[in-house]
Amino acid sequence: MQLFENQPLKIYNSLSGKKEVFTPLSKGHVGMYVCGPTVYSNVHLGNCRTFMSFDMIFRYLRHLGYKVRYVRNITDAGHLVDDADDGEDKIAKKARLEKLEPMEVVQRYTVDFHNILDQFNFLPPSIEPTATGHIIEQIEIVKDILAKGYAYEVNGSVYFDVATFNETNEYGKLSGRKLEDMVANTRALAAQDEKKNPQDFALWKKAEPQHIMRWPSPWGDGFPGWHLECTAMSTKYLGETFDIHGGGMDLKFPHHECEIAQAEACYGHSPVRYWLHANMLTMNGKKMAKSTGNNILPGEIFSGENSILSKAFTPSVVRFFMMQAHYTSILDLSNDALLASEKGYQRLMEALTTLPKLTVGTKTDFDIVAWKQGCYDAMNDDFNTPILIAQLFEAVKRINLVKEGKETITAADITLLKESINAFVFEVLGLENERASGVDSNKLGGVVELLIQLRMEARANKDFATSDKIRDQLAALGIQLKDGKDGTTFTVA
RNA sequence: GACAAGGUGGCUGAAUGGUUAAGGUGGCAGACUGCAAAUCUGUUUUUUACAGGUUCGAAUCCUGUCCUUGUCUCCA
Repeated sequence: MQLFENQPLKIYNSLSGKKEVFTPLSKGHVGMYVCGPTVYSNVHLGNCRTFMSFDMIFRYLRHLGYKVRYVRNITDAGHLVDDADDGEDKIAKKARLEKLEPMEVVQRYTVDFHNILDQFNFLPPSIEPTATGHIIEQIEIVKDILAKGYAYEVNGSVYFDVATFNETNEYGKLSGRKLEDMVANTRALAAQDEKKNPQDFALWKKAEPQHIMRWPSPWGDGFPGWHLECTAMSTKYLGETFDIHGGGMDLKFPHHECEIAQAEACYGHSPVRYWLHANMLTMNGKKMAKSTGNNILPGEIFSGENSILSKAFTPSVVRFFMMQAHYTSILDLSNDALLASEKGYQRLMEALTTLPKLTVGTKTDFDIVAWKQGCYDAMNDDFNTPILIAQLFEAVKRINLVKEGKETITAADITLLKESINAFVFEVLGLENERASGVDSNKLGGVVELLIQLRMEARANKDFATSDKIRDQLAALGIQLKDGKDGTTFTVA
């Protein structure tokens, strides 16, 4: 019996605007697709938040016992810069600026992307397909849509005919838009002459002679439109209908709307059963943008080399910070917020270290089974990680009360509590105990222990000048001594 | 301008009709300490942007105003 059989999960579906009971298409299996990054620059911190939300969701589904096929693509071609640029590929443009081959750019930033996600302790997706690796599949879809009358070819490019599609289907149902409104509000762009209507979007674009990334097709040399790859790859690996499609809120329109249109045109039915959208990350109350300088890279947070934060923060602290907000809420990053999260994270980890060392009692003053279910209830309610963390701190408080001798806990309950906390902290939230990789075994540890010994002797002799000198000089080196009832410990900053 | 999501304490952030509005952090007090720091415990602050309305009862529903973020053109 798997956990999911008695832990009913509810998910907020962006398509219906309601929380719905999650029932996968095929029992015990979940297909999940998440729109991955366009690898033309360093991965954006806001980007990381979205992927982290789905990493957590992936983790929890697995924890519940589902076999999950998680597909997250790499967009390495296909995004147009804008129409005025005659459809120059975003990747190709960057390549020209840096005098690099397009695939060299792709390689560089794919490596950066994986490197950052690895530091954040992401689980790798089951499949990480690339757009350029699925050109044939994309061409097949274009042919199919053309054959079904929902697209038209103009001068080597193929466009999706939104107006025709809207006669039989509902274009805009995901983002709450109506085609008539869009028609009324669309600005007329010069280069859109080819299209029948401004709302039509490209399925295939003709490549101009100078365009580097190009592939042969029935309509001449060109490259795929940017909504197409997700339809091609999700269908190929998850089927014409699959359970979960995720992405950032900003992709709702037009990207996900177009995905729905493409799939409905092609297969005659809606492709996705549960649409999930993660919300944005702001910084100091404003949107993050390179142009305004209100921007920070993940690596700059880890190294502390930035002009926005007062110190460096570890990936786990940033992860904990993000997990303290619900994935559908806008989250604001600031120095104060990170400092607060760091403190809380450390307190949680401290309690985890304390737990196995607790004195065993004959009874437990707290209902661990009910507490554990409280953790599941939080997660089952649309992955409510802030409530889960609040619940974890309830356990922290109990652990500390036992430590202080104010409450007791049995050996069996220590084991149960430890297993439960570890499952939620490490397996589901994906945090890492950075303190665990201590310095005890290395030479520095031995040296500090010696100094602690000398300081203890000095204090016993009431030679506080010497004891304070040891304490303060070590502090200046970033080694903090902590005097407790049972002796002195230390941490290295 | 249109559409979407929001506006909760010093900061961060849960709770969508029902007893004292969760948790983290900060402040304050106590314990510990030679003194600090660290740690632990207790405690404190908001009446939920603003103005109306519905209801026995609203942060939660409705109307209007102001503001923020997103989308409408590449973007998580």
